[in-house]
Amino acid sequence: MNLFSEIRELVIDTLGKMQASGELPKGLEMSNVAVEPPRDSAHGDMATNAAMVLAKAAKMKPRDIAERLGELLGKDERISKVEVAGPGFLNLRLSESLWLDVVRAALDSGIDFGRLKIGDGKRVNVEYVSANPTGPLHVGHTRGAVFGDALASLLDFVGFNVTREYYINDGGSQVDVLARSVYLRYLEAHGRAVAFEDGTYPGDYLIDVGLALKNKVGDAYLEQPENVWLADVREFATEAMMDLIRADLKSLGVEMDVFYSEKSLYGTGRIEEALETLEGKGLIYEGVLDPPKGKVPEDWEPREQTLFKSTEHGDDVDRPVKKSDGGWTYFAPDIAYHYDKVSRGFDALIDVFGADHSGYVKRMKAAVSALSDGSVPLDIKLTQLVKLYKDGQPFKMSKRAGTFVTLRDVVDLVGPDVTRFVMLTRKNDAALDFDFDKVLEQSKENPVFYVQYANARVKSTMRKAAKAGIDVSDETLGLANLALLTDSAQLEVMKKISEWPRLVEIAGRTNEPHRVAFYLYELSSALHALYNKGYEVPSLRLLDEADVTATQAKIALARAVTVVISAGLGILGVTPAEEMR
RNA sequence: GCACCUGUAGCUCAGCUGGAUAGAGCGCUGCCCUCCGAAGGCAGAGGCCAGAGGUUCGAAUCCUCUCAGGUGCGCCA
Repeated sequence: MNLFSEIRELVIDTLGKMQASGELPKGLEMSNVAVEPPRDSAHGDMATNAAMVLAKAAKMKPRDIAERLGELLGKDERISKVEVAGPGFLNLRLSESLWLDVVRAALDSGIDFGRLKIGDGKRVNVEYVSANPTGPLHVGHTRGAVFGDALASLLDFVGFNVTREYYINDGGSQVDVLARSVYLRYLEAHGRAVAFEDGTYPGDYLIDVGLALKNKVGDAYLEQPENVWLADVREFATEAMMDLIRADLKSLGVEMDVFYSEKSLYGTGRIEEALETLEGKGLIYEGVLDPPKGKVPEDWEPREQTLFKSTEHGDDVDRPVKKSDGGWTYFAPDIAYHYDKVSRGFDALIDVFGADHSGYVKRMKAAVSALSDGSVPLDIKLTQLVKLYKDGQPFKMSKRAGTFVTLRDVVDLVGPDVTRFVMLTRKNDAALDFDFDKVLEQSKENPVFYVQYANARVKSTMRKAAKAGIDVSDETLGLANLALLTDSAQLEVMKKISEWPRLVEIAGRTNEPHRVAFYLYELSSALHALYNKGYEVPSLRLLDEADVTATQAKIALARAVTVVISAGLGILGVTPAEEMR
């Protein structure tokens, strides 16, 4: 149940009645009418801007509308107090039983509390990671993986039918480079001395692959020209890299539904088909692009290429789909891939890219817009850089030396839960500092710890209560007499819990899972405050063996908090802690 | 040169897709353990929301311009 939308419905209904009785003109636009928590809780539990939004169109004074609206709202049993404030705000105080209902609802629905249906079962494809299959995933990929995965879970939670997808870039020249690199390791495995020149991958992770290749083909590829072994080694190496990447993802708890191969688009007419579709819309032509303004590359010279008229769909310049030698650019299979996603019947597409791909956002959106005639929205979320720190010092890494920090390094060091939570404590489009020491710190400065601590505190108390012979099973707590909870700190916790469905809705609409992480921190804070108040006010302590009824009511509230924490952490892909060590 | 992202307390960051006196953590000042996990909590000080215009009942939020930082910019994916 979402209290806010419930009350908003009441407001809209009431406004409708005022229209029916002639107190308000008909045909007013209601979509801007909002019911929100006021910033200052002294203003009440909820506030609506209805009077101010409607005043102009109704040609009435906002305060007059507010007065009358308030009068009618006050008749509803859910509203205990109404107050017109400021320019025409209507502040509402809710009956306390409503908060109790929310707690009960949380206890009843458990981890599904807050689950919504706004997605209406629509099919959404979330594509993320999609790293080149040329090596292990590094930290940058980690953020994309965590973000994409949490976003997918969030969308599932709000009622979409979600497909998690990885696009394997196995069609370009970088997999040839990979194959040659593996071939060198293969030679090495045969005891040959090799040199890794520029244009090959020197990383240690290929040593095993070279060995495995030796075990598979023996000396069959020794002293052989490239055309004999390249295709086979490429396939062998790509498969090995995808195994590596799948294992990396698994260590983070990420599991894809679909791995889609770029290579599978070649030689099957798929690319041609996609481009013909664009051509049929008159969006493909032969032409010469203008040189970039300002800094012109030294070797720039005009060339005729096959171009996609992406400017028709919001791009800044038209984009090449064929190189001057007639081969496809990377963009062509990308178009075909997105065409395929559209053809598979998805209602909406989401791509998660690293920030270094920001230049492709417009052209990709243009392509999808053109291919689907604007019927399938594509949202592209960019994840910014992760800067690593250790002991407060930047952590250097060098891809050239093959010493970059991998996803596995991070997960091995701090664990998947911490990695995931920390990566989600920042907006996706803001850069993130990741300090190996701070994220493991056990203090409130560390949000992961703080939230886990709140959960563990409650769980610990529940264990203690059970030991004392008090029934704290979910069945019993569901029947607890919540009306006993009247302290302000307890009410604060209830209000925070009641915000959860609304928060989920906002996060889901904006595709911003980080909001969940911040909310969980606030919820935990309310719980900690209540817990600590027990030091000064003994009656607020969760556990009182002399008063079982009160204990069950207090623990029911605390339990509701852990339910929401579990639901939230579930979206983020983090395991709630039962105890701290 | 152009495009995208960012600019909020001394520091690190939230800020509900336009609402009332702009929030949190760290740091600083003072409190709270005979008591459920103090690994916490309470209170206080600290702001020209980068700057200038505009839109309207109302702007950190939307629009325009300027400044600063990051990223990217035809035969690499």
